[in-house]
Amino acid sequence: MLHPRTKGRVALRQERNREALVQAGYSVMSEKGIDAATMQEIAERADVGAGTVYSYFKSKDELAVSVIERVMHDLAVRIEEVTNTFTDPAQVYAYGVRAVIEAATGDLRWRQLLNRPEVIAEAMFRRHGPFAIRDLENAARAGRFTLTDARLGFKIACYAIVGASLAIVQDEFPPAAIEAAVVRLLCMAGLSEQDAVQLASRPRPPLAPESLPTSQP
Amino acid sequence: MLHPRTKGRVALRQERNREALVQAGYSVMSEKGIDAATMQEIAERADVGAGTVYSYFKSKDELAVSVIERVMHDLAVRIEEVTNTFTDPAQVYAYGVRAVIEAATGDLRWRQLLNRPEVIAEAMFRRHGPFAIRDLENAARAGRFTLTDARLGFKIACYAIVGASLAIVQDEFPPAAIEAAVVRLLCMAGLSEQDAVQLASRPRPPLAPESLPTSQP
DNA sequence: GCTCTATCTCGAATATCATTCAAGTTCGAG
DNA sequence: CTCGAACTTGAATGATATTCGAGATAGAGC
Repeated sequence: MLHPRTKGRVALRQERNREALVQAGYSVMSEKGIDAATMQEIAERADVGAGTVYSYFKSKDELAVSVIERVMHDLAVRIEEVTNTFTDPAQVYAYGVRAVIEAATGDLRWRQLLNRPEVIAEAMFRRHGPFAIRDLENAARAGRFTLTDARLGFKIACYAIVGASLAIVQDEFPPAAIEAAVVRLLCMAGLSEQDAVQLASRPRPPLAPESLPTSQP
Repeated sequence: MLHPRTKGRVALRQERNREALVQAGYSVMSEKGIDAATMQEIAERADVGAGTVYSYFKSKDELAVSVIERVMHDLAVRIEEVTNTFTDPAQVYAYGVRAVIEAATGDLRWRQLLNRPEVIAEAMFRRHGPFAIRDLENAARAGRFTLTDARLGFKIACYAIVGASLAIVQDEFPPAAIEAAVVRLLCMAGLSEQDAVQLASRPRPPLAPESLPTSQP
């Protein structure tokens, strides 16, 4: 141990590889869709052998989950940055719901990922849950919302959000339906129609830009 | 045209084949799950060649959609049979929502199908939609519900129902959560918490038994 | 009743990947 | 510098959805 390195070359390379694989996975999957993405191409873009992927992820599905969790985590952090100055917990929740639907319907790269509703919804639940459930509970405590089981409420909301996003992306509803969907989700949390409409239409500060690197040009 | 048959032997065989394929698809898919079901086995159970399946369905996915639509249709009809004597449209909707979640979580065969949330939710929307949207609109007109876009509301509800069912099937929530989920969905339609709780806990007449034939014993 | 063709059915052959694994390579402790 | 453990590699494997040419069938016309 001449130079007391905290990490050896192996550990460093492994970190780089894992990161490169998640990036490459995002790149390919958001370009072609999760099913059409091949492990071969992902491995190539990450510049590792095809078999190496399997020392990092047990299966293609596990890689997809990691990719989507990364995207969700990034979004959750950006939402938290904006809303941590809000005082009304109901407004925090409303902002979050809307931000997710807008991200899912606005960004071409997200659309490809939507075709795994279960994966998306579960990743959303895991990554946004800690914040969203806290907000739901705070709002309930403050008498703004009436729901009693915030976890169940948010679980349902995650699937509902994916469903609404899919429907809008597939042009079954116009983008303007986003607001109506937010209203329904606020009602689900236990707000009156009137309060929900009012809350959903409030002006909102913008979200910071996506921080995940873009696929190559 | 000696015996004026409305349908020739070919047409009859085709009807039988299509039907047999949907039955066989249901049989295998509900036994092993949609992904693990092979076209080979489905073709065998339907007693047709493997390639023949493709003269009836463009792809495995299209077959899965037909299978699930069949199941949904059957359930929708049975729900309608019970609720067409109800007078409160909100109660009709509540009954339907609960019946679907109970079917999805109670029947082992349904569980295997849940792993295609998008397919399930879309089939639910198409088959139950005509009834459910009518009920939502009636209830809204009667001042029971406050939602303004029943189609959007039910689209969201379908995904929410699948999400809740999945969570219960996977033991993230106890079966008792069904009632709480129904309450949330009623709130989403625009009922107050109090009314929703009251409506969800009313005694319900039983559903007729499943009319799809069981897989072989 | 017989023939002929358009149509349907068959299942072996194909194509496509996810995943595995035997062989080679790299790291770093001693 | 040496050696083994751990990591990489990419060609081989296996599974299976889908295709396709050959063979069977129905039924219209004679």
